[in-house]
Parts: sequence; structure tokens; C-alpha cells
Amino acid sequence: MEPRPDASLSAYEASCDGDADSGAAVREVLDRIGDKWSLLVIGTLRARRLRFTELRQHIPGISQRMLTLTLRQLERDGLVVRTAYAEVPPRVEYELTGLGGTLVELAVALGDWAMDNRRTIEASRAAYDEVHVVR
Amino acid sequence: MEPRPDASLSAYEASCDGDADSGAAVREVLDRIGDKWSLLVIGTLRARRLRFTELRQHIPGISQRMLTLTLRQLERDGLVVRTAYAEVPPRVEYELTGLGGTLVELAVALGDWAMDNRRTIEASRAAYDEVHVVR
DNA sequence: CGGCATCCGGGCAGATACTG
DNA sequence: CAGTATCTGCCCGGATGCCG
Repeated sequence: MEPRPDASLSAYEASCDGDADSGAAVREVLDRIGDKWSLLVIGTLRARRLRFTELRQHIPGISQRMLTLTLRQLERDGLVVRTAYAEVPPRVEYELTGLGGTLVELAVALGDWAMDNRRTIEASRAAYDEVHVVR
Repeated sequence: MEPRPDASLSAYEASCDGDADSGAAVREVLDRIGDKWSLLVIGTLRARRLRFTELRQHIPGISQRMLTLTLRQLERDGLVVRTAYAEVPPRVEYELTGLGGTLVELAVALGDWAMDNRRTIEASRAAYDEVHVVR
């Protein structure tokens, strides 16, 4: 399929216009970047390339396993490049690709949105629970 | 997707600057909107309020259960309002709140990004698999 | 129509141990 | 240091049935 001819036509609108598999494509990509860690990893790499352990320290709560798996997926999708140096001890660095660079802005924007609105969301949750709690 | 007034300080930077739980807050919110369906639901509601069944039709592949659960979470977070009409047969409509409206732009931007880059990503995956496939 | 309750299977993700 | 390998538990999410 050709790139969208009309820039004002969003993916959601396009997916309503009879292009059956474009919606599926959006979901497929959204599944990848919308998982638990991908956006966080991408956002953490916004400034500079980082080593595996550095990356892990900047993302509290991620396990070694999940960081490895997430990085493999991002590498496969062409969002991140992995560079291993033949040294002892080994050193591996990760950095964003050009494609990853176009996504990092959105990742940071989402992170900022989360920061800006977390108080509001917490309050909303508390209010909701106040009403819906099962006593 | 307007940058914040103090555009120099992103959430990621802030989370590196000693505010220990801001990173956790970002992850918490990202967990919510970064799940399988939330962004899709929000994006689908960008134009107008929709009934439950309409929503479901616009999001192929979502089960009734997951749509219900997703809508409950979004309602709890104050991103969506649920309006039930006392009619027979019953009618329930969902629409974005003001807060949800600020997020929908990011959701659409992500969807557009996914659409614009899906070819590239597919190619990257194919190339990666070509090298890494286990024969 | 728009749910909720229940069951259940697969895979996601943590913990641990081991390796180049 | 930067991973793999393996086991395991548990939660996500689909299917089904029932209800207001």
C-alpha cells in the first residue's frame, strides 16, 4: 500500500475507510511498542547510547530477562542497534536507529503526559474506588 | 502534542534527577495506556461518542471481555465517561473526557507512526530473521 | 443490548543457575 | 559484563453461559 496521500488522514480514519488490514498493521505495531517495557527503553535511550547495565539501572523494576527480550525485539524491528565490543570484560552498547529516533519523541511525549497527569489520574482512581468498592 | 511550557525538562530527565517515584509513576501510567487495547479504544473515540457494540466493531479482534475491562480501567482513570440510558433495549455510550482528549492526540500520533513505518519495520524483521533464523 | 461470572489453557515473566 | 537456559507459577485473555 502507498503512503497516505493526504497527510490529514489519520491511521484511524484510514482504517475506517475499507482498508481492512491497515487496522491490523496498526495493532501489530502497537502491540510491539505498546508492551510493558519498549517505550521505556526507547525513552531511556533518547539522549545517548547506553550499556546493558546502564540501561537496566535507568529502568527500575525491569528484570534482566525482560530487558534482553525487549532489546532483541527492538533490534529486530530496526529501532535499536546493538554493538558488541570484543573486550574483556565484554561491553555491549545500544543506541537508537534513525527510525527509533522518530519514535522517541512520541515516547517522551507520552512520558511527559503521564507525568503531567498522574495526580489527576490518581485522584480519579481514588474517587472511582470510593464509589465502586465492594464492602 | 504541544510541548510543555518548560520543554527542557522531560519526564525521563526528571526521573533521573532524584525524584525516585516519578519514574514509578510514569511506569504506572504507561502500564495502563501501554496495554494491548487502551490506546486503540481511545483513538477510536477521537471523533465522537460510541456505543459498546459500535466500539467493538471498530476494533476488530477485541473480545467482549477485554473491551469491558479496558473501558472500566479507562473510566476509572478518568479518561472516558460511561453513560447508560434507561431504555429497552439498553443503550450505553462512551466518550472521551477532557483528560482523554489530551491523550487522544498522542494515541493518533502513535497510530500514524505505526502506519507510516510498518513497511520499514516489516522489512527490518524479515532481514533480521534472515540472519538469525535457526535452521 | 450490554454486560457479569466462571472456567480454563497458553504464554508471559520472575528466579535461579550457568557460560563466554 | 552480558548474556543464555530452564523451570515454574500465575495472570491474561478467550469461550461460554446467564442476567437485567
